[in-house]
Amino acid sequence: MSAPAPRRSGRRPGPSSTREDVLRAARRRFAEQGYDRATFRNIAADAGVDPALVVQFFGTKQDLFVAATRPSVSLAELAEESGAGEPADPALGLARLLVHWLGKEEDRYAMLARIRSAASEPAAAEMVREMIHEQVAGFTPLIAGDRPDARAAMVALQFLGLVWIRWVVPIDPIASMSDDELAEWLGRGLRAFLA
Amino acid sequence: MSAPAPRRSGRRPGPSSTREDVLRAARRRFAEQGYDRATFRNIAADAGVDPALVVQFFGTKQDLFVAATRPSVSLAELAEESGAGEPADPALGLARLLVHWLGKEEDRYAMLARIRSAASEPAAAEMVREMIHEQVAGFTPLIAGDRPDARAAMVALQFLGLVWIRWVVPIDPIASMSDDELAEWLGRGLRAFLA
DNA sequence: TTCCTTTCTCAACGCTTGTTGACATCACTC
DNA sequence: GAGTGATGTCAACAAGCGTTGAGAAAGGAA
Repeated sequence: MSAPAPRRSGRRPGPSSTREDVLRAARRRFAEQGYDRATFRNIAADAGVDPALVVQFFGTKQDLFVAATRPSVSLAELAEESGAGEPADPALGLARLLVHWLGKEEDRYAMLARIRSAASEPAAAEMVREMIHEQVAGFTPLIAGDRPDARAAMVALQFLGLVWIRWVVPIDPIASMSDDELAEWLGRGLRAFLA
Repeated sequence: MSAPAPRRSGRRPGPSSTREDVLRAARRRFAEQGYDRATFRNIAADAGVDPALVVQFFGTKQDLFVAATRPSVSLAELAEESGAGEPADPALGLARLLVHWLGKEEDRYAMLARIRSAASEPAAAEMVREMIHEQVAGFTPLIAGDRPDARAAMVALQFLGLVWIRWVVPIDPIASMSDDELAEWLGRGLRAFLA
């Protein structure tokens, strides 16, 4: 048989998709294991690359984390794209939007990575806080009424709880539910806080 | 000035509260930094003790985690103790119970430790799952109606979300709210899922 | 007092981590 | 085709980790 891929040093022939490969691997590791347990070494191994190359491309671990967990679209963009401006039932509309957002693998991994990592890495916690403020801010019209700040926080609470119970500590039947059914249940919870 | 506590080897004179000191320190570190960043070394330092002593007392890190994050009371016990059997508003009653539970520092730290650690340590995630099943099981009468399993999961969702938004990624105004006001808001969310 | 057990410190181990510096190979421009 | 920069590997580092083993000091029973 031929030599088992001697893996010489130096640049590989042909075009390279390494940057994207590394970002994908990093996003996945951060999402599944959190900041500390995702290491340069296992990320690089997933991408079929030397750890040092990851450092050269993206800098420190913090830098890599930021680059890998940047969401591809904002909630507002997704809302426009899917057309639903202000449906008859705003709670169900928002629920569907959130579920649809988390349905996209890349964005879900980015979210999961940030939320999981926020449990132990303060910088990630700050990113989650900012993200919640930004994303929720785009939906202030929905959250009118008394104490809009508290209502917004209760919406965020349900979003974080959803991510936990569907992916971090999967609990049935929510963990195995279809997106459509999940949106119904979430909408039922959100309805208490949307005017 | 006197010698700066030369810290000789061997047993210290007088009675010892070291076991409890170590458990308290461990619970706090696990709660504030999660499983990986709470180390034998910083826990031992907090307790004013050598890391090796912690190992000798409690065994492996997993063992220490289990010992330090054991809740002192169950929800059911707390419910009996606080007298509220089945109030007129079951959602508000459960909300008050949960908030009251998390109001006790020792139990809150135990919960926080488990939940934070569940983000990266699978064994802790399993503990959270079991705990939710056990504690929620005691309240099945409240969760009657159609799809009791999904309703129970939605209650768990709000509980996890609450812990996150009040202590892990503190978001105002919920993070700085009084227990009473918080219970009102949480009750409003739970009401959608209790018959 | 003597002896055993418990409590406690110290020094070290093997391992993994993030990060670095030297160097090899390829693509591309002039 | 020479030179330059992007891409890639390898070996090593200092630091921190969980854990171990040997031994020191105190408490308690005989």
